Amino acid sequence: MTKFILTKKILYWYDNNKRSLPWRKKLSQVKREYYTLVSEFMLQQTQVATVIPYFNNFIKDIPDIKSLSKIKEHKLLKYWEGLGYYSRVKNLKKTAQILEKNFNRRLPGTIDQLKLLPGIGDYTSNAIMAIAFNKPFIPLDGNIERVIKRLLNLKLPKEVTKDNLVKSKKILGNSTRASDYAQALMELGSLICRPKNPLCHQCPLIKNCKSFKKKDFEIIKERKKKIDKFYLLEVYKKSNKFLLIKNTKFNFLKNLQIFPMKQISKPNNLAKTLNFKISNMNMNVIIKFSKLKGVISNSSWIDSSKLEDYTLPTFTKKIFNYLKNI
DNA sequence: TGTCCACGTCT
DNA sequence: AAGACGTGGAC
Repeated sequence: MTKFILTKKILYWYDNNKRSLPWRKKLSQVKREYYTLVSEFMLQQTQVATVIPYFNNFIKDIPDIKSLSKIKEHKLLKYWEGLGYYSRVKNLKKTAQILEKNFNRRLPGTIDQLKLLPGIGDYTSNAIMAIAFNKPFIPLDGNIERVIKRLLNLKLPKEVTKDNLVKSKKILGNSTRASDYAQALMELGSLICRPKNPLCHQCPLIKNCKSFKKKDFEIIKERKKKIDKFYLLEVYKKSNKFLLIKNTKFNFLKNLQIFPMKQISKPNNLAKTLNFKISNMNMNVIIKFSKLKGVISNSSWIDSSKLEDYTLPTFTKKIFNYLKNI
């Protein structure tokens, strides 16, 4: 059987090549569920190398669902500082509170129940079923999608859907080692079947790969349009303290500390702008030093020599860094 | 130095 | 259901 052979090849490759990751340690079932939950939330839209130190730090101080469900929001945010997509951590806590209250501090064991939890969508629910519960599910993340596309020489952005993932499963097969198998497929996509310069000569599926046969590894991506926006950012300084406000105005970096700013139209002069990226937005920021008159609501003075004491998004830290160097 | 790419969920 | 949401790394 073809599927048996592919599955076997993939697992054999994984057994000999898998990375040692903190959430892949041998654990009790309770811890396995918790580690899977936290790591999968962190891994949403975020690469493994970035997640590792955050995961270790998080688990060290917040070791279980109970402590996560109880931790104060501002304290929790500190463990996410710099990871981005901050709504993830808010959803993670909400989920922990639901698990604490209604599920006896365990993860529910069905896809449908998992998907009802905040922050758990199609990918994460399937990942949890496979990784935490060893059930024969295959999460469709960017890595696995790419492996399937290359294997079948598909190109179009949405050519691998949930429906034909079922067909792909006939090709990929499955395993009683469902947890290892899901991770093996992702690992293969990440380490070997890379977006650029895939390492085909090291790939266990080289003889089964239609893309390799055709020498054609192209995958057509959806283009996200880039948006250019301009902002006037005001710096208020009092000795070594700077005024920041809680951001309730803009949709990005919601409720986090930013310098006061407003959106402006594209300046027609050649004002010096700094460039930042938030999501698919290209932010052009003009810095203006201002004198404070009156009161600015939701503001606080931040000591620039004690930035570690605050939870600040990378955008704000980059502004501080810029100010330090002028 | 700027541009592109990687990476899921929610509304 | 198209667009919003962050950051880091490669070139």
